Amino acid sequence: MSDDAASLELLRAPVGTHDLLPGASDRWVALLGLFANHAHLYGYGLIQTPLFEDVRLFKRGVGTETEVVGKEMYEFEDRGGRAMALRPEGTASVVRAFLQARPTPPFRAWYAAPIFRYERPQAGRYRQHHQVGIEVLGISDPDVDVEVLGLGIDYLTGLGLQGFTLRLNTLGDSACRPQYLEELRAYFHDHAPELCDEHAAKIDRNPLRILDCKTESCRAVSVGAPSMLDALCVDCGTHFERVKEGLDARGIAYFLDQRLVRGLDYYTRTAFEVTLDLGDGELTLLGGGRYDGLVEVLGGPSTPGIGFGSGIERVLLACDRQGVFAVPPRSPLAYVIDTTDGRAARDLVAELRAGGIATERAYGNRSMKSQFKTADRSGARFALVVGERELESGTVTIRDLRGDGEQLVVLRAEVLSFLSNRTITTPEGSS
RNA sequence: GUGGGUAUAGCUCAGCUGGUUAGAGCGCCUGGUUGUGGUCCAGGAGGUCGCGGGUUCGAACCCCGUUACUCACCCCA
Repeated sequence: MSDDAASLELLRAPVGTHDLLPGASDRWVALLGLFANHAHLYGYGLIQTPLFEDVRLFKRGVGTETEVVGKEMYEFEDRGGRAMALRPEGTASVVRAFLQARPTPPFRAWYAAPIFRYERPQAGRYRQHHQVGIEVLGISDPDVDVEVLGLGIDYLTGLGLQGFTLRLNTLGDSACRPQYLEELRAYFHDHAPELCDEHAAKIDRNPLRILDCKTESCRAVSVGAPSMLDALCVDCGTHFERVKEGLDARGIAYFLDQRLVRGLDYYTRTAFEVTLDLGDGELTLLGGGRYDGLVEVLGGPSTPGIGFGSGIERVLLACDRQGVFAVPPRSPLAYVIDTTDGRAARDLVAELRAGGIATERAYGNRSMKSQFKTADRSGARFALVVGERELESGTVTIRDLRGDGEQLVVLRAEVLSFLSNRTITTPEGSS
């Protein structure tokens, strides 16, 4: 394996990663803008945390037993010998930043960030994917659960998505969950022979997982398993009731799913997912929940928290399937064609851009015909022609590329004002 | 980590039971129109047939390996 030109091999983006190219990225910009608007409506400010963190943050916060941290984390040692990891989820970093800066709670933040998990890629699943999400720290009031859910639903609805399902569950807290887990273990031990091989081994370590298993055998056993709802302590019970009431009041439909178990250890009480049935499978668009113990686990004062993350790639995949959230390509208003020596184009383009007119041009003395071709392909509304005749008369020929080729000659000095007026009076869109 | 499918031009693909100069559509460039795009016509550029090895007189095609892409499982966004 040499690196010289003789054996020059094209390098590709790493497995499970993708480039986001100009054009396709317009949709991302629009999506981020939409999410930012919703976040602002609900009182959230943008937070950015490092792409990588001390690996202990995730091991401690998310849990070593979890698939995400135990098997899928990108870990590396930096040049100073420190154990680091690319973030495999968004919440731990936000909590760490909160503890480092110590703002007065409540603390509300939204983010848009790349997430890294070392797993086999497939449709809607990548080694680097991107999530938008929010976190609220310092409020235990169940009404905030409803607000968090509301923001998530508003966002998805705002994109134009329809027919998704909000799955809701409660996982109890430190007062009632341990006892429930014991009951569950006891129950599964009694039915161990009926479970699938994989889960028979998991009874002690993570009995909740079994509730989520899709195999026939586990499913059958799960039906008769004790329910978390029956085991909730009084506080968790009233909290959950108030959350449901709030959702009803907001007119947000939900589906109680007692088998809903989140993959990260820190969740307490409210847990939720928004899924979309694609016909040939189900796609999780958004997931999250309450994590009232996480701040303490990371060494901070007892502070409740709740949040969600939503995968951008998946959400856009869902939009594709539903033929929704199509973002028209952005094109310039003007395209300058110069068949003289290019100086006129150079100066005109600069003037128009300074005047706020999106403008492109051709380079390198190509024929007028070919410059018109590129002008057309750029999607520009107007072609501005500067040739010998225009130079001599101090004019610019303006051709409407979107109509039937209407053309007029304006004074060079009036081009900017002509186009400025058109920006206001002409309806947008060029597709 | 496990299993399936695929790999031929910039893109989407064809290429019969192995047969010699590897094709189409779209895109790109040039010309038809020495000042005009979006339509039409003509021409042109562009390919180590993923990579390595094997079988054969002969391999894009068959066999083995390998890499990548892709889909599914696990898990998740």
